[in-house]
Amino acid sequence: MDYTNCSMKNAFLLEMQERGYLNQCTDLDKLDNICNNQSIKAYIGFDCTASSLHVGSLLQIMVLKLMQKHGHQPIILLGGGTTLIGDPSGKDSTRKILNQKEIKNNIKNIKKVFTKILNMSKNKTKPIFVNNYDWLTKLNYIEFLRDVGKHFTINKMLTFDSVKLRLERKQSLSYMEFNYMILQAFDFYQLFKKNKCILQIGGSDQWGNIVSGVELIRRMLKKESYGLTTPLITLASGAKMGKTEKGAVWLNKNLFSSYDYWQYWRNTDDRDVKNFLNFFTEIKSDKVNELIKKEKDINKLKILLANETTKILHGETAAKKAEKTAKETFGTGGFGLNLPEIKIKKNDLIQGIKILDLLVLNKFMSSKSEIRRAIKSNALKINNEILTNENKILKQEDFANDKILKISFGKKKHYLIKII
RNA sequence: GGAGGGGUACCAAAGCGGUCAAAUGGGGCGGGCUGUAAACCCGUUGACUUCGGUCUUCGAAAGUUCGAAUCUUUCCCCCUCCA
Repeated sequence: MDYTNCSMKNAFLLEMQERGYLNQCTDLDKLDNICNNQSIKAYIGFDCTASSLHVGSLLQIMVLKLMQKHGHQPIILLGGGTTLIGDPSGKDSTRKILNQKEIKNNIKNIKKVFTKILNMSKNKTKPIFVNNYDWLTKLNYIEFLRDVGKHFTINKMLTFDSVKLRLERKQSLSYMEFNYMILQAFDFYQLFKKNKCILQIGGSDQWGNIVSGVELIRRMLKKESYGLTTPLITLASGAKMGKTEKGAVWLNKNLFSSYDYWQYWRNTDDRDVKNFLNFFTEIKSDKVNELIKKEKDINKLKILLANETTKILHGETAAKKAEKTAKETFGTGGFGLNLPEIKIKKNDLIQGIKILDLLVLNKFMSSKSEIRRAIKSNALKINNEILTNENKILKQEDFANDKILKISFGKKKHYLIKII
């Protein structure tokens, strides 16, 4: 649906629209009215299958942040209960089923990101964390079927994309997963009833699940609630954002450093810069337009993007540090101190240490063959000099006066080797 | 329950007794060009190696053979058709 020509009164929804966060809404006009007259509570559910969210979820989090800005209160549902089941939306196959302990641990770690990005100080807009484990696990099957299940028809459920696509592709869909949308609908019902949450937001693949919730609330409580989805972000290259299996861009610092995070944004495709500034920074939309128009050097905008996004997640200091490191590393060929480090003991150095061993041991690369290959293609550098000898033994004298060496693989991967 | 088809590396897909560590395409990584972008060109993409080789891998296990991804048996999983 196209909302670009809608005239909204409410500042929150207006900004949602300007930034391109709006995909579909169950009733935008009514929601607009409500938001204009009162602070609302809205919820977004997050999947807890991993110990961290990745950039794929960042848009949703930015939406929550925007809510806060406009005086609304976000509810964050960490789906301890639904993760036990697994959402079939957008998936070709049943995913690995986690046990409770793993999920609990994941929730703990995922929470950290929200406390960093969102405003935790204002009481009125402070995020509320809920876990559907608390209510879903208490359900009585027969009661649930009679009270909730009767409002769902299989006929309709079969028409939802999450189900339909699986069936069309002849991929099996377990009864367990089939129930997912009912549980999610019930979540909304629960939050509506207990927390006065009138709006559920989610990615466009959640539309079916969200609408089910709105309908369930209407049937069971005769009350109106709303659903809204954000668009699926597609990169200029056509790839999906953030989920590259190997190189997932995690939001938790221990899985993806602030420097790497900065670099991720710095390397944005030219064609995506404008969208990303709107999606992932707090720079006003008209300001973004102006910047895009006026700034001739797109790289400056990428740096701005990297700074802003890193600031939001890791804080201003980390952003500055990353920028400085990048400048030093790429600008002058020197080395920034924010680069990841490999530490070696002075004693080991006296005997000399094989570069091959050192790099594998420190996970700079995953195998010796890989390093050999890299050396053959001139990809490894020590202090900017191409390393040609794969049997190189690192010794004290290699360090000259400094206690530090820079080792580089390609143009973008740099580590410091430090003597301790 | 019956009949047939199939499971090959990150993914897709060829190979159907030796020349297979396994064609080809995509993806990844590196080099060149450049702007830490895109496009394009080139290389590389199981591990270890004293660079001679060695070891492990084609759903799992056992077998036939000098030799198996390829043939046989059993088992597991997926798909199609029938009931």
